[in-house]
Amino acid sequence: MYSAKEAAKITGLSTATLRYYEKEKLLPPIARNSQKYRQYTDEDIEWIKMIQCMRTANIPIHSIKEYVSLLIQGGKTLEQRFIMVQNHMEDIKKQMTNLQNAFDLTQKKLSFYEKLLADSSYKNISYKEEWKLFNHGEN
Amino acid sequence: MYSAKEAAKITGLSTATLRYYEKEKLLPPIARNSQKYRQYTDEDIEWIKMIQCMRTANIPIHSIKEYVSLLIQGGKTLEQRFIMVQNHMEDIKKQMTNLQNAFDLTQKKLSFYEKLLADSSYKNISYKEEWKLFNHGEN
DNA sequence: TATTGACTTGAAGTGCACTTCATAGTTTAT
DNA sequence: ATAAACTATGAAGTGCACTTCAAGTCAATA
Repeated sequence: MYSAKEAAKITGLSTATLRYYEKEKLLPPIARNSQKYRQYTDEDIEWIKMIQCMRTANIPIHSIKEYVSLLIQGGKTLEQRFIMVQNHMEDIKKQMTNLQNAFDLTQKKLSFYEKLLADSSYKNISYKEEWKLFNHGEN
Repeated sequence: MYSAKEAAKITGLSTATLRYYEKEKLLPPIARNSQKYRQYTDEDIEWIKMIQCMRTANIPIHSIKEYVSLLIQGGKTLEQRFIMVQNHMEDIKKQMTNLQNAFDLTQKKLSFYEKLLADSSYKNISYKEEWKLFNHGEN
């Protein structure tokens, strides 16, 4: 059992975010002690980590909420959830492709800059010349 | 030379976003015709595509703005820009790792769901049982 | 006994990246 | 000549994901 502060420390989220997630029903209701303080279980912590993973995959709060709502309804929603997760997967793949493209361009830019930095004759190049060189040169 | 609408169509951004980017100085001032209408050149389009690429890598507007400001100042800012791009690269790599983790978990979830769907004895499983099975089972 | 500190709540506030709105000017088609 | 189609501007609005605030409860400590 973990206090709000401990759960926050373990997950790296703020206590406010944890409460927000609970209010938005991304988490099941968290157990309370006699003072009405939240007591996070290990399973809650695992659940939170799943939510975090979904968030780092940029799945919006409302989708996570929908998924969690189905999850809590148990086995009869398995098929619906399967389809949702398939869609999430498609989305993640798209993001990976986009990031890969950004990676490639950034790599290209880095080696371009290295080349220019190695040659002092470029140190006063105008941005328009540089831009042409970058776009039309065979880097 | 492309009109606002054409530039929007080519890039997939809205004309409003294009104006917003120009106002925020992510783009150099776009040339105008006699009617004060914007006339985007091929180089402008390329520039916009670079911005888009940075945005899909989740580089915030203010960082792009800073980078563009240095770019426009020409060759004397090469070193500063080199460092900026290196930092962007680090950030992109971090995002790729996170996405990869989300991908792996999603994959695991998909095969877990496939297994449950194939066995009708799971069709009334409670979410707590399912959750334990997912977290402790060797999938 | 009073204050400190961890927690509670609902409500309001924040920052980002656009998006929409209200108003107006210019050219082309009916 | 009037409407449709495109553009312009600044200002206000939107949606998302939190974050901060104000006010209060409770238990332990100085």
